[in-house]
Parts: sequence; structure tokens; C-alpha cells
Amino acid sequence: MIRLVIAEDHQSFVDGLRLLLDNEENITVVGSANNGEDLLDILEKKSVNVVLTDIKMPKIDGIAACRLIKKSHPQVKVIALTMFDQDDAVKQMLDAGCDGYLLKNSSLKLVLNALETVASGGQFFDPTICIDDLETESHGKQILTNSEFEILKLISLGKTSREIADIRSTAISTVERHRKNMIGKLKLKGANELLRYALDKKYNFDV
Amino acid sequence: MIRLVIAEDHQSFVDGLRLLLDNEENITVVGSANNGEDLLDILEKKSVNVVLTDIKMPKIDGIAACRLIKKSHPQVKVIALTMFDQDDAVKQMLDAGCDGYLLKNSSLKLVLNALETVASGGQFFDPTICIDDLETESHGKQILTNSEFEILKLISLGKTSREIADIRSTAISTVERHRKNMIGKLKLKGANELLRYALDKKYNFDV
DNA sequence: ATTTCAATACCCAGTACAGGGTATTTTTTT
DNA sequence: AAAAAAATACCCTGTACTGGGTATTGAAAT
Repeated sequence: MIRLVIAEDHQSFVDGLRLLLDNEENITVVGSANNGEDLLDILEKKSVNVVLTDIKMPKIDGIAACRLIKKSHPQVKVIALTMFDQDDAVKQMLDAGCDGYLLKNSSLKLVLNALETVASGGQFFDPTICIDDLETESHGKQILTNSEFEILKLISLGKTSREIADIRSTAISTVERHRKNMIGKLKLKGANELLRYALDKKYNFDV
Repeated sequence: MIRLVIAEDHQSFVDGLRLLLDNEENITVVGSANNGEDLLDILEKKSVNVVLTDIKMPKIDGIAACRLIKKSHPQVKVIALTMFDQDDAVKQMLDAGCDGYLLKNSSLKLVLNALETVASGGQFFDPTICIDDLETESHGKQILTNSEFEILKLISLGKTSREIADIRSTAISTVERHRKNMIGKLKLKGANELLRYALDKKYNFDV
């Protein structure tokens, strides 16, 4: 029997997943949290085998939470959830000792597969995330060029293309071109996702 | 002698503050961190009296960090730093047991005052943050109407107005109207800030 | 020495949203 | 029952950005 806790800051995602997993006989969702602090609280109070946790969460993020869990409850298996295929985040999560990772848009079947695999002592890594890239640190890293990275940082600060162009003393068209290129190579959809990606990336600006 | 650690996301702020405090004889900055995890690490390794910490930080935020510090090192004094006068955050920080809070644009004099006050066992709260408002919980809270709040959540999930209209079975124009009203009453500028606000607010969706 | 890549910059068409105004209906308050 | 607040929906104009395409320049790689 898998006794699962879901930690994810979007409650609707939690609700949806709970609903899907309710039909599974060998899985009980014993609790859910919207942040790392609540997750750790649940671990103190209930008997849990597997934790499915978002990487980016308020209060204590998935990486820090995983580290703390592996220290205090080493028998608990941890599977990371990520929105994007972010090498750095996944790498840090692996470093924190997680037992698997999934993209948030994974099929239910894949989720079940992952849960059962880690519950029985294995590891499960979403096939669409390429581990080889993770090993060759330098390779997966330099996706963005210097200008792109610089612009990404400004985007994360809430600047518009107009403002970024002024700051960098270039034409707006150039900034827009860089945005488009980033959206293309990161496989994002629109300005919103780029902003979200930029905000997410701040995790790694200091690494 | 005050043995201080500064924890703050923006390194430039840390550098600036370090420089200012270097001239103070009774204060030694024994370390600095850009995230909560590193902050806790420093506490393990060095002898520290006072921690000056940002509330919003990667990995482990200031509130969670404060709680953990007060558990493991109850003698260490914690002062919170906030960019804005954010009632909820300050309230949670107080709840976590912090000994004071400052706005980031405080004068050096105020910072020194705060450091010395808490180091000698007192509490120091930035006078421009009104505690009275903090008590009357209901007061500052119900700014957004139900529909607005619902739409804000969908915005935080990255939905466009078109998608939100579909989900809620209303016209796009209605969603756009709610967006405009929110931007107006929250004094924001544009879709980006609304998205950032929506993402920020997730701190409180679960409170 | 030549190819390749990054950075720069422009064009056009189309979408998403802001910022303004207004109007109708339903619900809540009084 | 009347007044106020919330939710709904539409108008128009302007801005920001996407999704295409293309071209020039300098630096790095081969």
C-alpha cells in the first residue's frame, strides 16, 4: 500500500490528482500541502511512504524539503514535479536525494508507474527529461546566450521590452528578437510563460 | 559585540549593507547568504547573535527560516527585512517569532538602532509599518470579490483571459473587466504585475 | 579562410490586454 | 422596497508582444 502525500502550491492540481488517484486501490493520499513547511508537518504526524512534491513552493521549496526529509525520514521516497524541463532544478533535486521526477503534464499512467516504482525501492525519471544532458553539466547549461540571459534577468524584474531596450541601449526589435528566440528554444508559449520561466530561473541565478 | 549574519536574495544589497556596517566597531558581519538554506548552514557553523533576513528568499524563505532558527537556536535574534509594507508577510514573520522588522529602504541609523535593540533583548519594529492594522485582521483582507479572486487564481495558473472565460463560461469582456478592476484596486501596472501579484499571493491562498 | 554563431535590427500581421466608457441583471444590504 | 455592490457584457483605442520572415556585422570555431 502506498501512503502518499502531495505537496504542490497549485491547489487545483492537488485536487485533480487526488481525484484521479482515488480510483487506485493500492494508493491512499494521506495528506496534501501547498508549501514545504506544511509538507514537513504532515511527515511528522502521519505514516507516509511516498511524497510527490513540486520543486518550486512557498516557504520551503521542494529541494530543501527533500533534503530535510531524507535526513529525518530516510525511508520516505520523494518524487519531484517540475513544470518545465529545467536541468538545474532537476539536478539539484537529484543532489538532494530524490527518487524520481515527473513533468507536471505527465499522463496518469506515468504517475502511477512512477509511484509504484519508487515505492518498491526503484527510481523513476520522466523519459522526456534527458539524464545524459544532466551528466554533461556543461552541455545542458549554456542553452541561453549571454544577451538572452541578461534579458531574461530583466524580464524577471518585470521590465518591458521597451525598458529593456533602453537599459541595454539597443532597439526594441532586438529585445523582441531575443524574446522570440528564447521562447522558441525553451519551448514556451507566450510572454506569460517566459515571465514565469524567468521567475523560476531565479533559483539558479545565484548558483 | 554583535555577530551578524545577513540573508538576502539580492547580493548587491548584502554588499552595500556589509560596507556600511564595516565601520561599526561593535558589529561583525560573520557571514551572508542568498537563501534560507545557506543561512541555516551558517548558523550551524558559526557563532551568531543576530540574523537580518529578507522574507522572500529562494529555497527556504525568511518566515520558515525564522521558525527553524527559533527552534534550533532560540538565543539568536532575528530581524525581518521587507521591501514593501506587506501586512500578511510581516504578520507571519511575527508569528514565526521574529524580534523585529525593517523596511529595506531604512536609514543606516535605523538599522543600527534595530540591531542594538534586539541584541540586548528588545524588539524593534519599523515605525512606518503600522501594527494596528496587523491586529484587525479582517480589515485589510477582503479587497477582492469572489469572482476576482477566482480569476486571480486562474491567472496564477498561467491561463489567458480567453481560457478563463471558457472555464468560467462567461464572456472574455467580463474577464477583462475583472482584470481591469483588480489592476485598479491593487494599484498595479499591467498584466505582468497582475501575474506577479497572483503568483505572490499564493503565499496566502492557503492561509 | 570560410563557415557558423551571436547580436543586432527591421517588416508585417495578428493576439492579448489595458484603459477608458457604459449598460443590464442579480444579489446583498439596509 | 430602495439603494448599493457585484457580476455580467459590450464599445473603442492604443500598447506589448508573438510568429513569421530577412539582413548585416563582428567574433569564434574549424
